[in-house]
Amino acid sequence: MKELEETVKSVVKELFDTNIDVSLTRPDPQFGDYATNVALQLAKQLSKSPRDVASMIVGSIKHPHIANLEVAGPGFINITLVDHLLIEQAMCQPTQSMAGKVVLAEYSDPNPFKVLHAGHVYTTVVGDSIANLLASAGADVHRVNYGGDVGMHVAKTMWAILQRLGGEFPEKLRDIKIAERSVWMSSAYVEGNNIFEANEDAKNEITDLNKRVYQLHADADKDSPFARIYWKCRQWSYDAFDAFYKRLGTQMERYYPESEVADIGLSLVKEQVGKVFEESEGAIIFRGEKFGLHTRVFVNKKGIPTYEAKEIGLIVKKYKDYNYDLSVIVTANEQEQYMAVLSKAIEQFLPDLAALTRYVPHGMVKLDGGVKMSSRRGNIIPALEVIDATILANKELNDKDDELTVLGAIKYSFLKNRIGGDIIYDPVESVALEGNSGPYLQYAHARARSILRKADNVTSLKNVSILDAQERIFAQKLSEYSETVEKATEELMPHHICTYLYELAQVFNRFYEKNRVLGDDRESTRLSLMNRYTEILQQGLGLLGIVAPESM
RNA sequence: GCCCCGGUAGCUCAGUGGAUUAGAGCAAUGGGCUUCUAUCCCACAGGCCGGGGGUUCGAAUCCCUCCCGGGGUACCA
Repeated sequence: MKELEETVKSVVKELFDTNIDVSLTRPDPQFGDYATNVALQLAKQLSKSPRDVASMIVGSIKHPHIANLEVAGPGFINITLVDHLLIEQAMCQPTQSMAGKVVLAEYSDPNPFKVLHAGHVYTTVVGDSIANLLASAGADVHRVNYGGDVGMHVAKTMWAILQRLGGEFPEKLRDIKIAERSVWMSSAYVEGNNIFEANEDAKNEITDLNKRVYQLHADADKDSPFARIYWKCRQWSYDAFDAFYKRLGTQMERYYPESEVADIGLSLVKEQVGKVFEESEGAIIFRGEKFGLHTRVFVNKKGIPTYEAKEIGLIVKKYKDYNYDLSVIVTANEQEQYMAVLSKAIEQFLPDLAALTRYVPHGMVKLDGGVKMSSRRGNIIPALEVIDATILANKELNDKDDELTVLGAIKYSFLKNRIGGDIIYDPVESVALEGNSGPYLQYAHARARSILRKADNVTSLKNVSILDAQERIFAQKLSEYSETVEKATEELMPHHICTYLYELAQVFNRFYEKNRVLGDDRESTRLSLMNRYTEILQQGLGLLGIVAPESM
């Protein structure tokens, strides 16, 4: 409420000849719609008691939108708006702060030739919601994905695949059924990874295969039997990713394979040797210590770009492709400091690009026992098992098997916590219709929609001007929607939406417990409020990537 | 060692632009349904906000320090 803040500020200026930034906060609803603590801040410098200062301010504020002002507690000023302004706020849409901006959202980042695991579900849900938030603020959002289609994990998988095919016989891939491809490949990775640890000969063969894969890219080889196997299997991975994203309700616009950006990064780093980077022990490194960070290798002593150099290639290529105003990169927080070094390095020679990038580091997904999932070992939780476990829980607890509830449950569980820390996922809790869960909100929406469907005529809130006490509490909560979305967007923190929607549903359920809607004297007003309520639920859940059903 | 992230109710977590009595869900206890879909609501209970110091009229929130957990710390990503 900028206007009210300015009003208070000018009153303070007039009374005390002091400039102070006034910020209005949302107090406990019983106290009013807004509150400010300026009187407490000013009391000391004015040598007056805070309550006296507050009283003076209150006595001097005259504003057509304020219904009531009072001094409370040690000297807070509580402000209550006139009803029609509160209603106006309840109808307010979030500001289009990103209108006209091009935003690139990179998230999920699974590696071809490896299995999707629980962490990918999490990072996808998080990234997708952040992308939704930015899009809702008016940005032109592009969702992209980066993954390693070269490297040792590929060589390991290829080794096992060649064993299974009995040699370099690409036509034998036809024997693998479409539905089995994904499992077939991920088990090949596990097989290759295991033998790499156990068998010296196989290890050498895999190392050779790794070079062949790089060579295949260098030669743009699409025709040799080995290449045909590689490209076919790589495509199978991307097909599996597409299917996974489709199931989760998102869509990647473009995959950036590591092989496409490695050379770009390599040459950029080499150009900056002696300026940004330096040679040390045969490698090309960036000394982060002078920036309070640590040293990292960008090109190793064999001349191969590490992830750091490739990431530079990726950033440059992404910018070339999209000319973005903002690039958001969602990654695991174990990469946070490495990203900080990378960012600092880029800042040295591409300062504009560095300034346009925002990193969102997130924690790991843990199930009971808190086992870290690493697809490098065998002890991973595949993504599909997370979904299957939730489907099972939904069946056992609710005796239902609809995918919308399951996805709502998973997404909400993942998103309701602040991004950054590890999260502990409990499938049973996630599908519970009681408590702070996705299905609770989906049901809240369905229930309200059911009532609205029974009504003859639902009019817009803008026709409402007077609220009774109970309706006012409901409207007050509705009025917090736009500022909540704005905050979530600014911070790239979807959990604010979760917290708000849950509180909103609780406020409505309390209202509904004590008040009739249909058939009441105030039916028209209450239906209008409910209509806005379902709109907010539907939009808010949409920002989380969750579908709000008409019935359940 | 140094750096980053975290430590809030038995459990899972909000709150960390300073502010009125620290909140929610789950679990536990006691109530309320021939419903506008009770998958809900109400009540009660549960906290030296990791410890200690400091700044302030006021600190879970800011500063210092210590403890605990996780991660990073040169050729993996």
